[in-house]
Amino acid sequence: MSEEGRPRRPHTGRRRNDAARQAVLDVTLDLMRSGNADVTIDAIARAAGVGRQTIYRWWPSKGAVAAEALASHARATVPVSDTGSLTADLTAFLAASFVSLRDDRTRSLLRRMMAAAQADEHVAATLADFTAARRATLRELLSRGQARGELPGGADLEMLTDMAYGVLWYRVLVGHAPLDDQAAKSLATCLVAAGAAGAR
Amino acid sequence: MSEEGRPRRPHTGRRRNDAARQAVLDVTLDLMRSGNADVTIDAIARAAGVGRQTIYRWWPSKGAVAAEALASHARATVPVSDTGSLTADLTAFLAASFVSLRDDRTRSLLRRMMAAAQADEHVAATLADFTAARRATLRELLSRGQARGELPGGADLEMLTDMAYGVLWYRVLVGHAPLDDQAAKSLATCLVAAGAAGAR
Amino acid sequence: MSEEGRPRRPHTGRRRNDAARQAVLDVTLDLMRSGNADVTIDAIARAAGVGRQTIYRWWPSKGAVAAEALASHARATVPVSDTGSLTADLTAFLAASFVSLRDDRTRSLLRRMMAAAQADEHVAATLADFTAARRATLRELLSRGQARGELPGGADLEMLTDMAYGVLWYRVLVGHAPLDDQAAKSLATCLVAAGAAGAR
Amino acid sequence: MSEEGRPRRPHTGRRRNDAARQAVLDVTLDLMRSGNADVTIDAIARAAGVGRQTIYRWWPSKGAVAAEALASHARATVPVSDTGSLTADLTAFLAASFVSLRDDRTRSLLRRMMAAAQADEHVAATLADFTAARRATLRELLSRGQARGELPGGADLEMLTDMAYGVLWYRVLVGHAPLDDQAAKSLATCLVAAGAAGAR
DNA sequence: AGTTAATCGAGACGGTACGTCAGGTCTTGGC
DNA sequence: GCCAAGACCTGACGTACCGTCTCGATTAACT
Repeated sequence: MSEEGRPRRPHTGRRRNDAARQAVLDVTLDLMRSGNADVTIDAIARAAGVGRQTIYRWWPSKGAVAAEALASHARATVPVSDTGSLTADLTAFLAASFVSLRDDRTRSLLRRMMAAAQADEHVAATLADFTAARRATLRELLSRGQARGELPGGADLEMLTDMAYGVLWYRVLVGHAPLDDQAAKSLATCLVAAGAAGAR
Repeated sequence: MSEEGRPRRPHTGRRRNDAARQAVLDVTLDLMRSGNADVTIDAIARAAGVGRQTIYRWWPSKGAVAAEALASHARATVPVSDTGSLTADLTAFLAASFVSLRDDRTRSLLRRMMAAAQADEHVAATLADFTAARRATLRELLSRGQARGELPGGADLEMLTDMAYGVLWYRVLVGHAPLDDQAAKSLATCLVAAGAAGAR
Repeated sequence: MSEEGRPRRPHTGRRRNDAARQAVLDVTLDLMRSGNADVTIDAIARAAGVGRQTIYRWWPSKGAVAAEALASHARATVPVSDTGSLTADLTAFLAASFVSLRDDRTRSLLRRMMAAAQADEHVAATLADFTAARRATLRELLSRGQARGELPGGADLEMLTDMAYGVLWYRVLVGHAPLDDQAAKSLATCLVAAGAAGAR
Repeated sequence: MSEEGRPRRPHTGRRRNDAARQAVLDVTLDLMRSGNADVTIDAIARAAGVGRQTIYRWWPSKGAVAAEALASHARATVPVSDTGSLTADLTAFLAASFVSLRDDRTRSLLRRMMAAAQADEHVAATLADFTAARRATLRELLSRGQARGELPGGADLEMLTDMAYGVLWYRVLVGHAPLDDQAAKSLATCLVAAGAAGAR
């Protein structure tokens, strides 16, 4: 029973209550991270101590909530090193990217997001931004290598980027092969060699 | 309302009615291919002219139906050419793989399947088989090139395969870049170059 | 067909919608009165323009709905005359009681209620109240006759009452004999004579 | 688990298997006597070790099964004494009739039968026969009293009979008052007095 | 003696109703 | 005007029975 007395957040009167908004986003991410049950609007509202209407007032759909939750989460980013060697930088970047995916909760979040994106345009749009930002980071890393002459001018950096994130997502979603340091190293080597061919 | 007279399939008595089973699978695929609304058990049963219980009798979940429908569909496969040139074979294989994905209905099916796999273990298992079969085909193509000496013995064929299908799925799921002949050509070139490096 | 535009009852927000409650009760009685098919929750909900959940929210079972519907209907009561003669009063009371039972719809309602009471404790409880109220009325009529000396002090009024309503229900439920004015007269005479014996 | 090996009844080839018929009727009565769950065709078939089709082959509806089961049960009848005193005979008859109703299982059976009769014409017809036979017995008892001069020639024996069984059924169905020896005695006295008035 | 025919237990089939759960809308009453 | 709360209608869920339809076996009755 635990009569908890509800310490709840303070009212903000006629202005939007940002604490409530944040609680919704936090709870949504938490629920998507937990491998467990379905993420329903009811569950979010209950866990956030929020009325269902408050969610519908500010977001057009459950997907939109998830999308904004993801967007606000996207800040956490992988540090990019600059050792002067493309292979070394790439290996480090990929290894670092893979590390966080060893956490079941992070993997659960990404898998649910990608799944949701297939049915909800809000999530799709946000996930497109999310992935675009990550691709941009990797692309810049590759660009630096290209500027240093480690990749030819004609290298198809778009394709190289998609090859890297393609492997990452493919293995996250299907789960047939691990994303360990060995994979990061092999992938980095492959990418540099592929880029050196100067296709396009 | 179009008194159609119901020509319905014949009874099979106490044995399972395979026509009903097939109707369920066909209708399920059709519904998943149609971009429209959710695929509900009710909708499948109604469209297949089947009682809901008949579905529950034979499949443990909606995902399992979708999984079997996908599996029975997986026969349609990409022809593998053998021109003597790895790059040529690879380009042809990838281009052929991409062609069917230009169809909205096929793309819709694959996206829904991958999404469903994230929440339903039956779909996940079947999709794992499905993708494994396709990887095996590509791997063999690469193996032949390796046997001909176009790839070194140490080439990480697993990684090359995942790079190819990674790009395919990533672009299908996120939709940020096309899967056209140009992409097939660039991807093939990249893969051969990557393999030539003999990583691992 | 008949695009009727749904004038439906107004929303009451977070408070219970009493119009919906009344619609459910009204429709339930109507359906039980109509000799037709089974009274299903679906049918009640549909006819009342109510969601099925709204019924389950407020009543624990179909029987409970029927019970409350009957209870709210039970107001309609038989007028008790006071002519100074027990036999005359009794004959009038019984004849009036029998009159409404000449209506197929009323008889259908009572028969369904008694049947439902055998399987549903809510209906049983309500029907017990319902019949108790009617017995009390008749008992009082007999008491007045007793006070006037038309019945001895030792008369078993309980038994007399049950004999009267026993005949009524028995004939309603089995239908082997009519409940006409002749029956009312004979029954009244029998009861007065039976009471005069002063049994117990 | 209890691998019981099913000693089941022998096949009778192309003739109707009367053992199966009897098993269905027995089981039906048993289920109706047990206060528990609903009596479904499935439950009858399962408990009788019979295929559902075997039931539908021989009876048009569940009610018809119940009806025949009741009819085959109706043999057990109340012994009629003949002491020379109408009141004594009547008291003995009613007391004996009430005794078996002290058994919950018998009461459950009668209540279910009466309830079923309200919705199923087969049960209604059989119950009408069942009750008519019992009324005839009582009527004859009253007739003997009339022949002996204990009741006037004009006594409404029909009404007296219905008053007796009316009380019995009313109390069985509503349960507001007991059917004990005291009730039998009071009822008998009332009936004799009522009959003595020579109504009609 | 071999064939035919009807019954039996079994269980899949297309349905309908059940009771529950979630979605999205609406209103109350407090701040 | 925002908020928590919660009733409302809708519609999908998975289950239980209904009444129908084979099936393969068993046996009786008719060739």
